[in-house]
Amino acid sequence: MATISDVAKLSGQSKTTVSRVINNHPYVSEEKRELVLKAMEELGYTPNPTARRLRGQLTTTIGVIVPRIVNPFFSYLVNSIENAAYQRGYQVLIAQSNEDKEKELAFLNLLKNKQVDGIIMTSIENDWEIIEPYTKYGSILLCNDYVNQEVAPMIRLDQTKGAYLGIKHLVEKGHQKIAYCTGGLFDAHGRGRDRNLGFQKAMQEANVKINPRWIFVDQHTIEDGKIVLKQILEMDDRPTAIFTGSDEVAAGIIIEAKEHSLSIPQDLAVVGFDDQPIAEILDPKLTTIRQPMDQMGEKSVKVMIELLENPKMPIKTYELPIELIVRQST
Amino acid sequence: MATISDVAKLSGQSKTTVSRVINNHPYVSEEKRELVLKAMEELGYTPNPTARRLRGQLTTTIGVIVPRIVNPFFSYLVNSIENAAYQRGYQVLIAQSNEDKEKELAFLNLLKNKQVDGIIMTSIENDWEIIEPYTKYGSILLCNDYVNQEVAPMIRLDQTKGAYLGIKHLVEKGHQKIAYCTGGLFDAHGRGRDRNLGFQKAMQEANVKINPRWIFVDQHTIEDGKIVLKQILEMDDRPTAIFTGSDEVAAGIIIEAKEHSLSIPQDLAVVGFDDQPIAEILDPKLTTIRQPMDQMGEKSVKVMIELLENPKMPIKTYELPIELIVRQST
DNA sequence: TTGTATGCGTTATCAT
DNA sequence: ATGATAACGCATACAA
Repeated sequence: MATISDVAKLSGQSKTTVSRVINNHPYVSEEKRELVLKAMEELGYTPNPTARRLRGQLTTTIGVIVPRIVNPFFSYLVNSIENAAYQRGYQVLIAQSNEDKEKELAFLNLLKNKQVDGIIMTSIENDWEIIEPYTKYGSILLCNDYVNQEVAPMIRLDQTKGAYLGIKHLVEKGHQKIAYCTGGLFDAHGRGRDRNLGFQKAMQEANVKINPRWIFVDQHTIEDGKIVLKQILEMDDRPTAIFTGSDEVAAGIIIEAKEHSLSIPQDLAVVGFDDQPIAEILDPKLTTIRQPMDQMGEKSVKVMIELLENPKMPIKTYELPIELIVRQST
Repeated sequence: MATISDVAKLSGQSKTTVSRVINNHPYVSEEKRELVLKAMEELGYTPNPTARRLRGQLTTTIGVIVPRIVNPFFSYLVNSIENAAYQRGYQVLIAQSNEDKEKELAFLNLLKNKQVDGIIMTSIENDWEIIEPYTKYGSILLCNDYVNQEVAPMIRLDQTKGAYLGIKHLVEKGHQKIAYCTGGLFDAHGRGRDRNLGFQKAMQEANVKINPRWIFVDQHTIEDGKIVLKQILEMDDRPTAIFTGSDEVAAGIIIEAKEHSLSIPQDLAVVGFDDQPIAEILDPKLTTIRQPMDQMGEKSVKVMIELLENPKMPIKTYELPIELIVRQST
């Protein structure tokens, strides 16, 4: 690899002048600039990012933490982040937390070591108090997941509204016996809290009572969905509709329903969440809440880069639209 | 961030001694080692990878190039690579080529700049002659995709056998009119070549003629699959079975078939490729060729790290098992 | 066994 | 407008 010294030697200039040309500094004559440019061309010179990094420059690398890349929601999110970053000359370092607090912290350390300029967290496993100290080493942006104070820039969706729209849709379809799945616990704190609120609000407005037996917590996968349906089948008093926390859980429910010759939506109406590709693959096609992954990724990168260029930018929260997509499962 | 100098100062030793302790060098007295260790602990010291990198050390970062991360085949592959790498203390830098030659090269440049120790290519867009020069800057390993000489370590599957198994299965089910989809072109070179061979071999063995009208090239997505089915419907002489290059194309075919009230497998038997999660979600469930993504990722990382530790290791090709999974679509 | 000095490639500081 | 030099944090050749 050619270095700046090689360019300096070949062009007959000093390293400083070469550096000035590279970084578009003023005070370099057109004549010498040409000389340097020509030498760079000739040697196929590219600045060594490692050396720049050591000098405290930006790394033009953004880290992204996802819980699991095989979850389509996150792979689509990463996709849009990677594309947006590449367009702006940034690279993307990816890590899966596997929902593991320790792994999350291990990755945040990259910030400390200036391996990445900033990190986009798409899920947050540790309490914010644990994560906060890392913000002094670089920018942290929350995308999708969030905390309840404005401590970091956030790109988020109105999850409360998402759940509200889904439940309201079921009520309008005439359902009164509505089950509810969440990826979190059904409590006032922690994951899924906002969706729970939307659920409660819609139920209240419709004057229908929440049946605690029809609340399923900690549901994530297709397999989980299948089990949920089996549990419902064993009930004397069954719900006529179910709102799920993800398209995958909904998929499990629909697949298992078919095994038991249950008709959807006649016997059970199903609403998903995310609008992943499987929503259109399922038969019947899935009514779901669309989360605009593309917009989220794009926006996250945009805000992250603004933040890197101007670290004392005021912390803001950006909310993106969320919408109900009605298909055949309701 | 604490530096090696801070540790040296606090422990009252020289930077060299500290460095020796960090790197587990011999010739450092137990007494001083303790001292250094204590200071490191106290300062929460971690070596700065950037500085190490600049010194020409390994970066403990592996790059992975995938064509598209949203393709489940690749997201599962990346998943296993990331997990295997993390276990061994390596980070994973991800890039999508989007099947773009230029973007692929841009990413290979990371090798030149010692941003990554090695790159795992899961698809190869440029000709090998273009890529080859980069091997002198770091290790390149081919996983999934491959070239036809032993120019780099390869982790691959016997694609010929995969296609052969699928076609043979259809023949055994009594089919004679078999259509064939490929992601590449149906020629002797380039992508999909090996699968084409397996297809031809199986057809020949069964003494059934290949109908060129039933060959669909450059098929990748669910949307492509839908179009394929529409094209088949317009034919006077329709195939009774179809072998596809991916579960996604198969999914498109099955979904579209349903729209036209075609029964699967009665009216059309369908074989996929990959054994992605949708294979089990589709109704009917998809008969497909299983590619062991987990094993591929794991093995790739293992070989890559061996290679980094011993760069003059002989170049070898590792072939992993591929198998037919029979479900309901045939 | 330990320490001093040097260099990796870059950019910032300070002269000129 | 240009250049010499120091510094970023680390590991190593060499000296002691």
